This record gives sequence, C-alpha cells and structure tokens, in this order.
Amino acid sequence: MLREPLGEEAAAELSRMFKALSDPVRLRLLSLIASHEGGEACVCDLTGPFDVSQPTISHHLKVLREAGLVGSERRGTWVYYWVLPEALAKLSALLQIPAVPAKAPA
Amino acid sequence: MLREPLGEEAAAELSRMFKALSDPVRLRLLSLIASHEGGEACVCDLTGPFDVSQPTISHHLKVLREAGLVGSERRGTWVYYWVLPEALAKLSALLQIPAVPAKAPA
DNA sequence: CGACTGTATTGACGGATATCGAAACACCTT
DNA sequence: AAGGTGTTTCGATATCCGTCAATACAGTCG
Repeated sequence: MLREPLGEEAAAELSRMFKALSDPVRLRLLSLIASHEGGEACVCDLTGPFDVSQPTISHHLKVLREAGLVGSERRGTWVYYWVLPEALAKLSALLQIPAVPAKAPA
Repeated sequence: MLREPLGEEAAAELSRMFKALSDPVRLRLLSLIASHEGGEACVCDLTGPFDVSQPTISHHLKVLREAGLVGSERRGTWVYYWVLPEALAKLSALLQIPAVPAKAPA
C-alpha cells in the first residue's frame, strides 16, 4: 500500500490506529492480550504487570478499543478483552514494503 | 511477535516508531516518499501537497528520521529522503497475527 | 437489600506535541 | 564575494496526552 500516496482521509484513519500503538503501556497491553491463553484476558490479568494505576489501565484499554484494535465484553464480574485481527492485519499490510525498493542498498 | 508479552524496553522502542506514524501528515509524507519515482524524494517534492508550512514539513521529516523510518542526504541544493525498509518490515512483522487466533470468529 | 469486588468515568495537573513566523544555515550562480 | 533559493533551527503558543486520586457504576454474595 506504500506504492501510492495515501489520501487525506485514509491517512487520518490509519494515524488514529497508529496513535493507539504509540504508547509503550498500550503496546504491552496488546501483546499481553494477544498472547494470553484463550486469546483473551480480563482486566484483572492486565493490571498486575504495570506500575500505573488501575484507572490508567482502563483508560488505555478504552483507547485501544476506540481505535478498533481490540474488542471487549463483560461476562459476569469480569470484563474480557481480545485482539481484533483484521485491524492489525490492515496495519501490517500497509507497512509491507514493495518487493523491489527503488534505491538499491549500497 | 504478538505470541509473547513484549518487554518494557522493546515496547518503548517500538512505541517510538509507532508514534512517528501516528500523525496523518507524517503517514502521507512516508507514502509520498515510498511511492515517489526512484524511491526517494526531495523536500521540494513534499511541501506542495500539504496545507502546512514548509518548516512544519521539515519538522515532521525530522521526526520520521529520528524514529529510524527514513534516511536523508543532501545532494547539492536539495535534501533527499528515502524509506528504510528494515524498520517498516520490523513493525509489519510485529503486527502479524498468529495463524490461529485463540478466539474463533463468531 | 446491603456490603463487597471489579471496572469505568471524572476532573485536574504536568509534560509533550503540532504549528507558525522569523531567522539561520547550506549550497549554487553569477 | 554577493545574492538567491532550498532547508533547518529557534522561540512562542495552543492543544493534546498520560497519569493519578476520587468517585461512580456493575455484578455477586451474604
């Protein structure tokens, strides 16, 4: 997708997703969720590994959710989060480089 | 890479790269550079398509450069920028989803 | 119903970021 | 060397972002 210039709208939407990934805590949250057994994790699994407060974790999870990177659902007492693979796949594909870079490596 | 939790340091470095991509102007700059003939573009090619001032473009290019996403070189009058494929490949691979998501699609 | 646990929201504060105009710097031309 | 064009840096300002403490909300259990 880096073969042709991005339109303004596309760039705006994608930049929102990348912004969600631009914080170390959120990146680690995402990887914790993705790598957690069953592909999902409840908030109680996610607050332990960090030095920040629980409201801050909740805030970051909200950012990830509003960026369309994770889904969430309340099941009884706990709220579970899981990764939305299509979103990550979209970003991954975007960063895929054309096979033959025009500037040959020196 | 989302199979196991990210370490703090790794997350910090990666988040710096994603932060560089978290601005629509920078995303469009990157795609303009990548898709430009020859795989590189001079600043004079990059200021036209945007509504922001030329110093602002220069600032964004600096951010991309310091994030390790692009390289630059002065050749005579003009400064040329090109994409560093390894960096983008690294991010792309990170977002690659495990082939079998644990939570099966509904 | 009332108390308790898990999660989300609110409000506030400090630091970072995007942007601009002005000025400085680099190189080319004459 | 002097002037001109392309690019970066500087200084200032308005806004955004991460964080916390306090509070509110949701569901469970006695």
